[in-house]
Amino acid sequence: MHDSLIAYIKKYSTTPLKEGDDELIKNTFLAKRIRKKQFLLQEGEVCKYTAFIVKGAMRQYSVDEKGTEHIVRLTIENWWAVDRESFTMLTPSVYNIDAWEDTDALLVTRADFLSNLGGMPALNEMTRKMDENHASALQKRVIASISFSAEKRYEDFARQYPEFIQRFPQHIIASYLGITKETLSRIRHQLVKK
Amino acid sequence: MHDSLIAYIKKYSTTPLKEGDDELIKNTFLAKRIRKKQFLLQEGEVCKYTAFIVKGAMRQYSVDEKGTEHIVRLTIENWWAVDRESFTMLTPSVYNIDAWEDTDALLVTRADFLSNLGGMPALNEMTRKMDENHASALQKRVIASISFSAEKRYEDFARQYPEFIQRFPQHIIASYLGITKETLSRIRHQLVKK
DNA sequence: AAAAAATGTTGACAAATGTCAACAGAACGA
DNA sequence: TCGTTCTGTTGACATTTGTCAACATTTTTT
Repeated sequence: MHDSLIAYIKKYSTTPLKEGDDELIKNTFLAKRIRKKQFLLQEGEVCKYTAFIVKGAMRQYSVDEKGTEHIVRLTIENWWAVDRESFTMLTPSVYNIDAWEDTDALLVTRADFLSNLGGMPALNEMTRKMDENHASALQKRVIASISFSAEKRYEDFARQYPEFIQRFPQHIIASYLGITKETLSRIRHQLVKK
Repeated sequence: MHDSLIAYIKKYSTTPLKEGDDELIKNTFLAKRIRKKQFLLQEGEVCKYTAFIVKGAMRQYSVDEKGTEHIVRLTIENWWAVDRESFTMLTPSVYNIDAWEDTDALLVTRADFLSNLGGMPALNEMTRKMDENHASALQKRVIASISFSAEKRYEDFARQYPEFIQRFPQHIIASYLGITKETLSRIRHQLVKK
């Protein structure tokens, strides 16, 4: 269960893990099964956990005053589910995170992370890299949303994250891209013809 | 010249500066005057400096294949101008940063920052907070761009950053919001009538 | 197995936004 | 000061995207 997390950490840090670090990580991240439609985080709460996804798929989204969901982030195996702002600043979140598929996750609280893993260079390095990558990805998404047409945004998305196209239905992808499901359906129709 | 930076650091960190830290900061951040239209960073280069803006205004933008500029970020006094990804990872940037007004800035290279200030807790804390705030702001901008109409995006922007409306012309604001200058002009016309 | 919910497509039409061109006043540079 | 560039507005029209409704299929739940 924890093997994929250990592998992930090794992949994203240059510092090697020390003797006993493996055990500490395994004891600090708690395995939890989150069934489809169950919430990891609900709007208004403080984001208590950072979740590493071992198997399954989750989504993070906000809900507007009309009740429409806007997908902020999609997460599958070997990615993290968390509202980083709420988790680190302990502020109430404006987002929801729920399981789209039955999901096996490894959870850690901020307190446990700091007390048990805060002194582990490999983990701090990995966390910093995750944050940097996340910021870069957000920056690119901003650029895409102000620069490109819906069609180009979908093409880019499908090229960069082919997995996601398989795992999530079109209306979820459409929401992520900021378009309606009808528009996405028509864009796909266009692209097939080409 | 460096006073506003020192004040800024104190404001954004809980750790106090130690005796001599002021001097070290002043010697590490080099004052530079950047005249209007001069570049701090050009596409394809590695972002060599992080710039704290003491006075003036800068913009960060990408240019698409049609030659259209897309504004990523606007910066005035007491904000930072930098492509964080390029600066920290030493990768070539896809962005340009230039001065919109004659600007007084304080520059620091990554090497100087790490060697002179890397061990200063207050500065590390501030840097981390800046990165967190930046990520949160990007997240909100993504949500806005996929959720809201151009009119609402402009209203929110004008409410949150009234300074920017004064300092930058409409076509720059329009580009930041991902709309054309004509559409922005019409939106403003609408809002006046209300 | 039956009913309900989720998914995806399509048509008709509406609304939002973009494109192109013309114009006017302000600001700037030679 | 003269000419040029920058800025902002407006009209006419085109394109993109959204809205609503109907429908067929598939999947899930009871």
